[in-house]
Amino acid sequence: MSITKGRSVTISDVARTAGVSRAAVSKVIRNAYGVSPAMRERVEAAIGELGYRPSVAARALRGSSYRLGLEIPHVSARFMTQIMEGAKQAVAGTPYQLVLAPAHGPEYDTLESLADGLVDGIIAISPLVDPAWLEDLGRRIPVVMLGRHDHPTGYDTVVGDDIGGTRAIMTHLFELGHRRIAHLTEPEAVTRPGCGTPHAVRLETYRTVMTEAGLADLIQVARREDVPDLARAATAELLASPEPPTAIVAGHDDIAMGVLAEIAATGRHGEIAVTGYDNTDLAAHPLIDLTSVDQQGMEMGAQAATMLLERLQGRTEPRRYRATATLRIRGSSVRSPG
Amino acid sequence: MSITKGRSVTISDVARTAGVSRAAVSKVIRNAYGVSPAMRERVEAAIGELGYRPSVAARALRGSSYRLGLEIPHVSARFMTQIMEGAKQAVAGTPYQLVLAPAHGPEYDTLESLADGLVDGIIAISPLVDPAWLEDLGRRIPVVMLGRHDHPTGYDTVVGDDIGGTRAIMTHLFELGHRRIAHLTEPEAVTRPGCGTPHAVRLETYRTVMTEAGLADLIQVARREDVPDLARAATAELLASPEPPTAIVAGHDDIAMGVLAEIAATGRHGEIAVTGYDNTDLAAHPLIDLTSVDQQGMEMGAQAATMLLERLQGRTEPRRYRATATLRIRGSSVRSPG
DNA sequence: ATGAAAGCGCTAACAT
DNA sequence: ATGTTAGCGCTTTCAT
Repeated sequence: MSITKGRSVTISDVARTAGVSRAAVSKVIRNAYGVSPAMRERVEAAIGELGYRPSVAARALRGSSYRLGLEIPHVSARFMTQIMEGAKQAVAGTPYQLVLAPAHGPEYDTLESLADGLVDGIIAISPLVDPAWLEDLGRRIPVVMLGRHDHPTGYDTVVGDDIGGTRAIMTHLFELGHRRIAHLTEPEAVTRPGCGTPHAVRLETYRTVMTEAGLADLIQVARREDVPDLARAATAELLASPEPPTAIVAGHDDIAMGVLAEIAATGRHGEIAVTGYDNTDLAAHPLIDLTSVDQQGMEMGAQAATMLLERLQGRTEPRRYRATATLRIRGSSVRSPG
Repeated sequence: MSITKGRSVTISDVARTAGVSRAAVSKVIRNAYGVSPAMRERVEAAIGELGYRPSVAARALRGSSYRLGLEIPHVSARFMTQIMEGAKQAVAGTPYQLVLAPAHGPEYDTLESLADGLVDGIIAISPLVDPAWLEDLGRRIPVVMLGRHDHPTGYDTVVGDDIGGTRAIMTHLFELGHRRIAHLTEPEAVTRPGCGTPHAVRLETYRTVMTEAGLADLIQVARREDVPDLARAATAELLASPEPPTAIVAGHDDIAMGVLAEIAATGRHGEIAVTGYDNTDLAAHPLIDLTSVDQQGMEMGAQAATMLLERLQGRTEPRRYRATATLRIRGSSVRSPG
């Protein structure tokens, strides 16, 4: 908290003040081997007196920046805030600082710009980037990817149980008597069959389960950009169809909010079952009361950060963490009228 | 998108491949003066061929990192997402990259760590840091502060119209017949009279308006940490008091959500007027339908970023931007039963 | 218009 | 245990 005046103070200033070499100062600030208590004390005194703070740029150029980067596709998505919060907690208490990089447009750019020496390691949520490209990135810098169902060799993954979670939802809806169940999810780009994104897996699972239940001809899928109004519009369309669904399974809670909005706006609140995914704090709100799948977003973020720290400590074999999915049943999943 | 193999490629590699000096390459990538079209072409070809990306660390050490830092106290606060979104938009299309730094504990650390050479400029939302300290920070690096009502000389400010917004709310509630109006806001630390934070100003305004209306003895203020459950608990206490309020003015929408939750959970939805602040996307949701003040969060974030870019371009005299506040009346502000 | 050379502040051998 | 030295990759005078 000391107030620095004028030009910034460097390691040389500290060394001069303490009457030691710059290398000595460097060792002290890094807690490196071979520093006598006496020297440590003098150096620390000088650091305090001068208000010295090491330059990240200089450190990064030579070794590490002590910064961890978390790339996030949508800063406003409720699920992202869980991830950020979890990662923040996990990094607290380590010598590392977490920095978030909101992606604007293609994630390649954001990831590259993180890899350009700003951070020592990267956590990313980029369902669409090419696995080969990621393997290459992982060769240059430690990487942990969230929400990828592939099995990479050069980076770690943290993933939810999208099959289990979706199955739990469907079973629950069947038990409530629903047959005409529609699925509203993200755009084609992130839900293309086999592309391995969480939403693609949820969609596949929905289809599989419907087919298993002999309801293949009732499968109804709508894909929309994740904007509240578009989810509402899609819901309106679904409900206007000749045989409208009695239940709508939303890809995640934010989409579900749009679904609920449209249903409420047309005065039909409570008439159509709605489910979300991610169990964001909104879901538990009495006025929303949304049935959702808890996939432990905070825990996922925390695990990702922890795994990244492990890699920074030297681990090289890939690890994978799969979060559990637990259905939280609430009022939005009403019984089928039929 | 080219795939780099092995060791990272440096400016020297580019220079060698293009058959020019490193200085020449540097000039090309910075669009600096004195490069012949021919040379530019050869250099750019080499850059493309090699997939060269300048090291941020090296650039930062010598000049600028082309990174802008946005410090955020609470990543999950809905208002923050507006700010982030706005800043992101404003920075897009410039040569700068936005990085977010979530504060963990005292904001001084986060701000320092940003100033340690990671970024060329800082946008911060830190109501509590000492103005003198900020002035000093502003001397070392361009700074734009959000939500400070002071008039600094060494940095810019972006602030809302907290007086106008709060007055609008109060007037509205008076018109609905309310007299017993309580205010639920953030903890003492950020609402201490005269400390100049947005919430302190809103609180002061609330008190002033109540007093002006001759209702000084009905003033009722509750302060709570911004956690959903605590807002609920505070609401429960307010409603359990001998003369419970007929309206609750929440410091911002997230708090209002807690208030609404408690009221709904006790089956009294629609019986007590509730207002928020920030007009977050939730407020417009039919199931929430929360009267709130729109203070253009996105615009504030965008303005902050723009002002920071101006400073980077050389402006030194301080600027201030004050956003307008517009009351959005919705269903939650019910008429007083009295 | 182009290149040579001197650092920016730090870390990591390698001496001593 | 401590100090010396040589860069990390880039930008920036200053020559040419």
